[in-house]
Amino acid sequence: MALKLTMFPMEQSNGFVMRLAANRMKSGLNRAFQAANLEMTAEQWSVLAALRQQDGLSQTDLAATVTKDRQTMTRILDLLESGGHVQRRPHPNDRRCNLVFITTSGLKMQQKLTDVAEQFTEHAFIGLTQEDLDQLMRISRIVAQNINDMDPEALFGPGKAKQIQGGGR
Amino acid sequence: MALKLTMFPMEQSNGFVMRLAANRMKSGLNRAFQAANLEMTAEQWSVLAALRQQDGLSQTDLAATVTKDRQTMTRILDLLESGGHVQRRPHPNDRRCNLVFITTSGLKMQQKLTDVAEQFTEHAFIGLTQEDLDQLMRISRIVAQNINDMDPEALFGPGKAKQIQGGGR
DNA sequence: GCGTTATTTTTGTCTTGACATTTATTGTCA
DNA sequence: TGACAATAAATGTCAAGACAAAAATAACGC
Repeated sequence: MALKLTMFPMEQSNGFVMRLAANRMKSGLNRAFQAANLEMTAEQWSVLAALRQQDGLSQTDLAATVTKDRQTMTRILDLLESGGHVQRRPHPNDRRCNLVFITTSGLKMQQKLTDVAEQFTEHAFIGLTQEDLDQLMRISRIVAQNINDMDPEALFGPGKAKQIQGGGR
Repeated sequence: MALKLTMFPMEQSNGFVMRLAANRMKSGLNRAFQAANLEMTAEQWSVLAALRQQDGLSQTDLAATVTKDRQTMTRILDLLESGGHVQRRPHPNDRRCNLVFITTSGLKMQQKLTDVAEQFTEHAFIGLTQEDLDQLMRISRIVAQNINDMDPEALFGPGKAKQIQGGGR
């Protein structure tokens, strides 16, 4: 029943290995973009990809689709906009909002990035079966969901050192 | 044979899901440390954990164990040292090197952090079987290795737009 | 309508990661 | 030995993620 959670040696712990793989995916992709002379980061690409799917989103909605916070989105959009890949337009009814639109140049860029990303991913997954990938997705989603559902204060907060169940009395 | 690499919708792509899980592991752990009143980040913890395993490493060796670059290690050590958790001492034979030692306070902190991290990880993996975890480790390691072995310039470099095989002629 | 609360975006700070450059020291080899 | 390359650490810059706090606008309750 209980999982064997290897914390040491640290380099073999679950979190460490997950971080390493995800980190390499990101930096490897960035290097691939660079090598292809596409001056864009993986994060910026994800925003362009989101806009390709649905254009004219608010910054908040955009942030939600790519699971970044709104402050980060503001800055990524600053870069994309100054590069001419994206355009912010005021919301017709709500002057607090911007609607974000991808430009022609942004669309072209998005296509090139996606081509490189596809090639990169193929190479990243050499030696894996389709089932491996399915498992990886399933497991990753469960982990992400579990952590999302957590209440750190309740679990690790002051005075809650050990007791997980039976908080009262 | 060929893997089905879902690139769209972007939120369901492999890289996106891996990033989300790893990201939540990191930020969730940071929040857990905060909630437990331990003013330390997951990265700093990994360095303390590495030192718990082997004390007196050079900064370069330490960086290699936790797979960070040396510049990042310099800065993490600055923080750990100013917090009194770690101490840099000159290498006896090589004046370029520092050897890094964990202090008593660092050891205590490390233990507390590890306790919280264990509890956190338990919760993060609710609903997973031991085999799921093993698969996750195996698959993540393959991905990390694949990307490490990649040569971005050769694969995506200028003029290599499409051809993966048969570059020569 | 008016005051309070919420929401949207922006800006600031800090930590981390990637990359380039600098400085000090060591190693190599002619 | 003495020039030149290699290595260790530190420093600087930028992107990004997390967090706090500001300003503008909208929504709500009375």
